[in-house]
Amino acid sequence: MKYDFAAIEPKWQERWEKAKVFAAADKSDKPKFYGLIEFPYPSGQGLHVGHPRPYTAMDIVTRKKRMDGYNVLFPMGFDAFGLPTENYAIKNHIHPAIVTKNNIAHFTQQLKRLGYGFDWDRVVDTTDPSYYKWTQWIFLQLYKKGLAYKATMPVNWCTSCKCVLANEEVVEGVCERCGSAVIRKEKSQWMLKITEYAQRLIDDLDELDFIDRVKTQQKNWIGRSTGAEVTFKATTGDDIVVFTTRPDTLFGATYMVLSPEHELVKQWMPLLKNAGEVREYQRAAASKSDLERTELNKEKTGVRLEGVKGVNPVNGREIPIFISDYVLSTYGTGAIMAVPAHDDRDWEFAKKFGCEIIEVVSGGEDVQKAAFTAKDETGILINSAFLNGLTVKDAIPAVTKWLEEKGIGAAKVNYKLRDWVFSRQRYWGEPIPMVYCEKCGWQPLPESELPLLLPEVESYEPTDDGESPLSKMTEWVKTTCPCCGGAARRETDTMPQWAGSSWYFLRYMDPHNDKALASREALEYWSPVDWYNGGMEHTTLHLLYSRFWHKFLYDIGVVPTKEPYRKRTSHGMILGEGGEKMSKSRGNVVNPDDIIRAYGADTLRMYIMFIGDFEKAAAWSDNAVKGCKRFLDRVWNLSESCADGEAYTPANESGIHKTIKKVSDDIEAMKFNTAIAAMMALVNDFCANGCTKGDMKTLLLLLNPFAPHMCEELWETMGFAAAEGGMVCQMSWPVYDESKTAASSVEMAVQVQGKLRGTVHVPVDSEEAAVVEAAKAVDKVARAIEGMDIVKVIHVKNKLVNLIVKPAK
RNA sequence: GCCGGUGUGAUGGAAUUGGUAGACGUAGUGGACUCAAAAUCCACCGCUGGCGACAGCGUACCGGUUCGAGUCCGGUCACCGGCACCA
Repeated sequence: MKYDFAAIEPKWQERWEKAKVFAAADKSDKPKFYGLIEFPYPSGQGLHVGHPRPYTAMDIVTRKKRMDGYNVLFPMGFDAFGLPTENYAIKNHIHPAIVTKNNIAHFTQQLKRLGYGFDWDRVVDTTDPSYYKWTQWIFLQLYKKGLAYKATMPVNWCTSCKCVLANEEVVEGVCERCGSAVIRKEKSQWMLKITEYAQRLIDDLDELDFIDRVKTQQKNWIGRSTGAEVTFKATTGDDIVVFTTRPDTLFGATYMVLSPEHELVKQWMPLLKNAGEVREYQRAAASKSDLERTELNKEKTGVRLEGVKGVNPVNGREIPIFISDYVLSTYGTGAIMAVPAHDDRDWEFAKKFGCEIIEVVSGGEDVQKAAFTAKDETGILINSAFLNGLTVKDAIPAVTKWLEEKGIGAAKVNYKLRDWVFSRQRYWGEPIPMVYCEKCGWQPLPESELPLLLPEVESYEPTDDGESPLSKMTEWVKTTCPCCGGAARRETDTMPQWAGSSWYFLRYMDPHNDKALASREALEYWSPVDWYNGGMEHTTLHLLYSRFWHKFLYDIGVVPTKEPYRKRTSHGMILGEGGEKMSKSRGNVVNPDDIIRAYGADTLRMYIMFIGDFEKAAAWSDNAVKGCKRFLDRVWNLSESCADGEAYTPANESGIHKTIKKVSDDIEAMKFNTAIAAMMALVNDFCANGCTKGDMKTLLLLLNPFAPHMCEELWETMGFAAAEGGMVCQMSWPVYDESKTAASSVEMAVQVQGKLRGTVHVPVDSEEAAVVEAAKAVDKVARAIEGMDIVKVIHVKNKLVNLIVKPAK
């Protein structure tokens, strides 16, 4: 019989679905395992070969877990709100809801063709009102706890998407989605106070089994720095609070810098002799794009405030105050004390504007030539009164204590993390359930009115005035105040795409619940996600956002765990043939449907796992796909030529035990490529030594998570299904006998003076003397030690023997 | 600039705690089968020298530790990723 994958694959997909073999049980005596992959955005292009990499990996893991006796939850869903769908809808005049429905149908069909063991009864769709009802509900809880607030501030504005962006969505000064310029726009926006959770988001990483680069990237992004806030006086009598990580250098502060947007600058404007110049600088700074502002090696600019001075609280010295855009209004207090002798940026600015440079930490080069910034124990404080003689390390707590006693400063921690800008001026998102009343201000919609449905509109084009398309829906916007019953209007911005994905993994636990986002029992049973695999690109977006939401839900008693995910791993990208990124314009996009048609889903699954190190990027190769198909063909042929008998072929036995061990360990470690290599090597042995049905039976169990369709078919045709009373995916994972993983004899390396001179075959665990005897009998060894005395022997059991010799006297 | 990572044949990549470098797969070469091709099967496949047995060299580069280094240590170079005027 031919390996007719085109007939076999749909047949088993249908049988699995009918028998619901992959359904997760709500209650079970088995231990639970929740494996999760990031749900896709159902784009119009359909599945891309990048998708199957993480999906197949987790499918293998969960299929093995089922065979290990776990009650497995392996769900799938669709993150369907978002700009591309909306843009497609605008272009083709189809409602986004219809586009979404069609795309989900297409994705579902493609995913089923790959044979994934998803529990299809638990599919979630973030655009379904019965789902986004709970997204809105969570927003209301955030609002009630003061973690959602509306603020007017300069925000990132994508000129092409005509929409605000979160900090996390701006990459190198441009929009991460479309690559267009991002400018600052003063807008009133809903914000989420993720900064309140900054410390816990860092601290709790310690307990998690996340790959290190995820942890460091999140820590990096949150950007914790410790220091002190110090209050300087201005000659006007106003307080100027600055943040510094180097309070030890306070005596070296020779000027101050405020951000151009600083409140005090506005206040002082009438006093300033150069107010015109100052206003001009503020205007110029405001109109700069993010790209211009962050440009490297940019020369420092700024304006001195004529008429106001600052006073250094440690020595009473009057020092000049500048405004400059190198001080950011959104970090710290928006004001700094400048210590040019010990900070590169301040040094550069001081040189340009002729400010005084006073050395207060000795141990570096001439501070007039370059700043000395070492923060370790090499520097000793000078010119600093009571701090003189201390190391930097000791001076920081000393001066902080002093500041606290004097009441002019205190220890302070700052984070680079900013609050999350949560409104989008677009149509295809969750409506924000808030109402504005002239009398009562912003009021939350009563929970009983959820979901607040997205209204049908004529046009969902974004507008240049920065208003959402929903704002044109006069009838929908007009409402009554939930508080006083008077006339009011609805919020017309929608939530960002990240909203729905911030809690979707909870919904899988109890997807049809209409009383709560999920029942307490389901949450208790399934939490946390045991293993979550996803892309590195989501580390500081989805992964951070969802940890934040989860911690909030934990705080209000909705979820039972502090953290949503116990373990996080990440896959590398699939590149086009030749190593370039796959893209339509390069014409190197591989469509999984084509591969399935030509070679079958099992071959695609094998190849995508064999392609290379799972964590690293890998280039597609059509030829290498064929290698995997050949392997499956050989297995198929073996099933027809193997001998009867349940017992292992003696020549294969130790190889089988070794392979069970290798494949079991490698799946757990996500080393799918070497697991497959081990099975290939075993099959090569079967071909060389011949094999029995018993040999094949174990191979099918091992191979099943990787190539499930073929294994089911052979399991049945070889009679195992009838004998064992079930499909191969319902069987137990094979066990190995450690004592049988070693063969009876081993090949050992023989070295002379550390140089390889030959090998010897000896019984396992041979004693040193026996090995040395055997080694001396090897021709090349004998020649190498001729006329020499063996002075030392290094013997590593079953591995090698190294003879150290010197000339005989 | 700061933080993290990587560097192995023509090629994707393997190599427990330092212990036979190149598993497994591609591509290539030779052969079998075939009228022929495809498919399949067998053999070879790091570099240099030699007809040969064999010898020497080899994991980015330089040095060190060790009986023994792809693996550990010090230095250099190259590439990739993250953060970046964050005080």
